[in-house]
Amino acid sequence: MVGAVSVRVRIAPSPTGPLHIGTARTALYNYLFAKRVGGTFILRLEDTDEARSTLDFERDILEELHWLGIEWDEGPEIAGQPAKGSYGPYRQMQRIERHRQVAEQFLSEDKAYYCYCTPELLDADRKAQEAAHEPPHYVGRCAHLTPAERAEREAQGLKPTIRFRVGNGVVAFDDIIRGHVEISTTALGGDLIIVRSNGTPLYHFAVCVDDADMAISHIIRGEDHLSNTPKHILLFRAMGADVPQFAHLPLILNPDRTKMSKRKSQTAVSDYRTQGYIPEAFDNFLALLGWSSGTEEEIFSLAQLVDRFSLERVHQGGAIFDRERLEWLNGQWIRKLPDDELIERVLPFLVADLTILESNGVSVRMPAAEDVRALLPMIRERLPILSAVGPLVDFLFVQELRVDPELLVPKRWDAATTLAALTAARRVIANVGEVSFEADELEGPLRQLAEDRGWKPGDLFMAIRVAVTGKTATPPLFDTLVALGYERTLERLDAARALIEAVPPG
RNA sequence: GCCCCCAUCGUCUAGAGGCCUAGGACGCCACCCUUUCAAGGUGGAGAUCAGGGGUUCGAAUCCCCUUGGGGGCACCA
Repeated sequence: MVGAVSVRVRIAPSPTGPLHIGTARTALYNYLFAKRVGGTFILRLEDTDEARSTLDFERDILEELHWLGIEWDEGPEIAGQPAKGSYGPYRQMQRIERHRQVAEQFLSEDKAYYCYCTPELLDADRKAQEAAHEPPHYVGRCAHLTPAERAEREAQGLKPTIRFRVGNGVVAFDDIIRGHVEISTTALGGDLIIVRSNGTPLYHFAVCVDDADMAISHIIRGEDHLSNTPKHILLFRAMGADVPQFAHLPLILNPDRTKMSKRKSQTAVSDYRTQGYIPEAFDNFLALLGWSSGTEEEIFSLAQLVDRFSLERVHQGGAIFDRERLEWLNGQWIRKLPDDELIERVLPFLVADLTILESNGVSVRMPAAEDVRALLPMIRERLPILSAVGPLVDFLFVQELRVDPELLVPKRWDAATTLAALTAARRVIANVGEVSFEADELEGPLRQLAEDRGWKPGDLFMAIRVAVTGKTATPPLFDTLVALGYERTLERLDAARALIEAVPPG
């Protein structure tokens, strides 16, 4: 690859909200790129927005990145764990002195100047420009103040911002994904504020200082920053720093093709986790949103992605977040999980489901890992998401099953037939006995019963199914009966018969 | 308004001038398997490659224009 220059990339989330899908995808691509070429992946926390940053959001971001398997080589101290890496600090709040220092230097080199324009004045400028159909820009009122003029404004008590001179000309760069891009400085909105009147740095400035200090070699980020890139390049140049390579990723879109937003889509990674999506599938899905291997394979583990990823194969067009596809991938990955893994991951979802039933007054037995292990063959193919486990098998853990009498009678049958069938089935099952109570032992006699009586096996089985589960869609019946156990199967059959008898035949 | 980016089935995409009467996957439909639900298998519908001009013997692929979509233009990040 490059050889002399080591690859250093970063993800710089700001803890003003939970980890966003878009940030996760950007993090993943940075991670994959770094790991692919043996580079360094850095986490930097942009926590300068004190009003909106919270520790909870920070924790969410860190936890979800970890959940996705995206581990950083360098990053800040966290919960007692020391910082990693020698380019720190990795929290922007702790870098403010450095930002101020660079701003001072810009001032001394006349690359920046103090601006005393008030927000009200700037607002009026913008309004006037809008009325004149001009693009909004800073008019340069304070660009060349004399010392006397400055002193006068200081005397009025005006607190200045610091503005960076963008100059005239065209800024060009070669984006790894977009190719050659040229933007005129006139499109930048005039000299930009890099330090607020309260002394804190602004985003565009802080990022560039930090990226330069951390020797970031490649900036891989969302396309929404493409238009801002010239500002950053100018800032890098002004610092005398190497300008990194840029790679602008296509946006992840809402179904209406606008930039994915909380308003129109579910954007928090943690929400997907709590709904039972698994990280293997999520990484796979995220990777495929904007990148493809060029082969017809599409199931990739994180390690396989590291192996195949390249920025050159990232697309240019935005991609709609397609939940159906994510769900399909999730099912694929759930089917691939080793038994112990699946048990460990699915158990909490089952417990959560039963806890809800319990809080609604249903008496339940809480399952243990071994309970789930026995159910694995019957649920594995039926879980698009982990949270689907409850509806699938919760009836096994409730003490008193409530059955809807309407469901009890198969479509082609009447109540009398159903009652007769359940009575006969009970007898057949009782005859099989507790010792031989296994799927293979049950199927033959019950099929025989259907044949003897001229019933379709499906109808008989459906009547039994509803009687013992309360549902019309369940895992295979005989496995279900075995999971339920001899005693409870008979009890539920009896309860169902009683229920039919209590309801007027119709 | 100005600047920038983008444009192949509903969706994610393959495609880097002839292999394309455009391939795969999700979703959808049908059939098979089948006790229900899944999973799996087979098949099908679905894109005149946004439109129009070029370049070329030949264009989804290169160029231009148009249209459409998106993003950016803050003392937000």
